[in-house]
Amino acid sequence: MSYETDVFETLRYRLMTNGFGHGEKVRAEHLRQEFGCSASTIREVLFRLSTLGLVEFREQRGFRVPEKSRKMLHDLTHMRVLLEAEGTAMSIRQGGVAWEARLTAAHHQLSHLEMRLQTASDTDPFVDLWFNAERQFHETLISACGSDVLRATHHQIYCRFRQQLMVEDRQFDFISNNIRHHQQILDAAMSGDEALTRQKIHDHLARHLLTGDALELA
Amino acid sequence: MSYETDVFETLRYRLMTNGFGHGEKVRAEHLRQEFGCSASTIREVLFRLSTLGLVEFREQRGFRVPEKSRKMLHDLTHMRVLLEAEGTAMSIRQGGVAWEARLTAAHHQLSHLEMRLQTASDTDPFVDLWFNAERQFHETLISACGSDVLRATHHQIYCRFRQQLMVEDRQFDFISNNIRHHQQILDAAMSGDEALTRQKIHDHLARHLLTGDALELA
DNA sequence: TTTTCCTAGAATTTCGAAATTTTGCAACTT
DNA sequence: AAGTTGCAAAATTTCGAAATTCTAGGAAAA
Repeated sequence: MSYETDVFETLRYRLMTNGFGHGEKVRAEHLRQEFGCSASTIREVLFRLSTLGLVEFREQRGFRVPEKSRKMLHDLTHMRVLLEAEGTAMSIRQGGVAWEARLTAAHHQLSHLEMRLQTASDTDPFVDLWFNAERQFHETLISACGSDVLRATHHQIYCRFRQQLMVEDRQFDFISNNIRHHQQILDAAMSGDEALTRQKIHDHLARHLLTGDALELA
Repeated sequence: MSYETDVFETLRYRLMTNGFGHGEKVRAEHLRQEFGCSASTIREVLFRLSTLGLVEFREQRGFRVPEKSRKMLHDLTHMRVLLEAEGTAMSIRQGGVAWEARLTAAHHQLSHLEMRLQTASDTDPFVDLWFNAERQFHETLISACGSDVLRATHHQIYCRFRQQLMVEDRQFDFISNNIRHHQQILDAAMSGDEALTRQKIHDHLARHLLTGDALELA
């Protein structure tokens, strides 16, 4: 693994998990010092991240973290629903027992964490664990879809979705709803009911969607 | 527009339109000479293209054009159908008269070219024109969907789809079917029938999809 | 007071070359 | 003949600095 790949992964993770504020400028010069490498290396990495939409590039004005916007979160959510619903339906058709086992395992892990979160007084130590378990569950849903293109596209969208949420969603006041949602998705998937599974995936993410007037104005 | 952006666009276009062979190595050093710039500039551009999937990057082994594969074309086509069907349905709901006008115009232009292609003895002068008109038509379909994320994602997938086709699809022996398909998509869209439009978009692209055993083995 | 202009400092873009790694090819061994 | 080893050429990766462009803030003008 080259140093550049290292920097890329480090920055990608940081951009997805609160390491920068929305709209903040990402100064190549500062990062160069922090990582102790040359300007070109940082620049390459930032360009790659901009192709993924995790930072925005403007000619002669460097890179900055995208602003948070209700509309952007809506669009990303809509795309997640589209990709996850389709990918999961394909997994149901083609995944077989191996996929069902993986999905059950991923749900068990997530469910365990969510239970503990409900009773924990300090949620901080769980934040990273929960984010990873949630991602793992949703990736497992589509893991047997058979299309690398779909999986890679979903991954891109998911990163930007996470980035849009960042801070505010860390209070976990939504957790009891989430537990129910995840359970319903699992049940629907295991029963082999494609239409129901699609519906449950939509319901789970619906709180990030705009409706009616709010969407018109966005 | 910076020089780098120039190089990026030039190479992206070349990768989509036959400028390199499948699996061919893309030598940064050669491109550096051709474009008369430094190695870093080329490297940055190739990294950005790799994030889009138009070239593959392997540690210490440079960049190469992805191999052509029936399975990859299938996956990309499947994604196109998913995105275009959804985007067009959204356009039907939200696009209004302005969208219908744009779509009619795009279809007219494409249709005109396709007619001439049918009777032309030498199709070469039309190749670029037709590719652009076809892209324009499909982009117009989703142009009123209201989601930048969907449009950008579709654009990425479309570029890779084009790249997979490259050479062989330039004989235009499929053109009379295509004329019918495009007309049917237009008619369905203008009639406001979402389900029918989705179906026609699927049918149009179906010749690139694998079925049954071929898919299992891929 | 508000606006415009200017300048010093900071950030960016691009470059060319040094350091490292791979690759092609010939000589050598089995 | 087939496979291995070693060397030279070519390609890649990383660097540090020069050239260019932006930005903030004070001075001058309206």
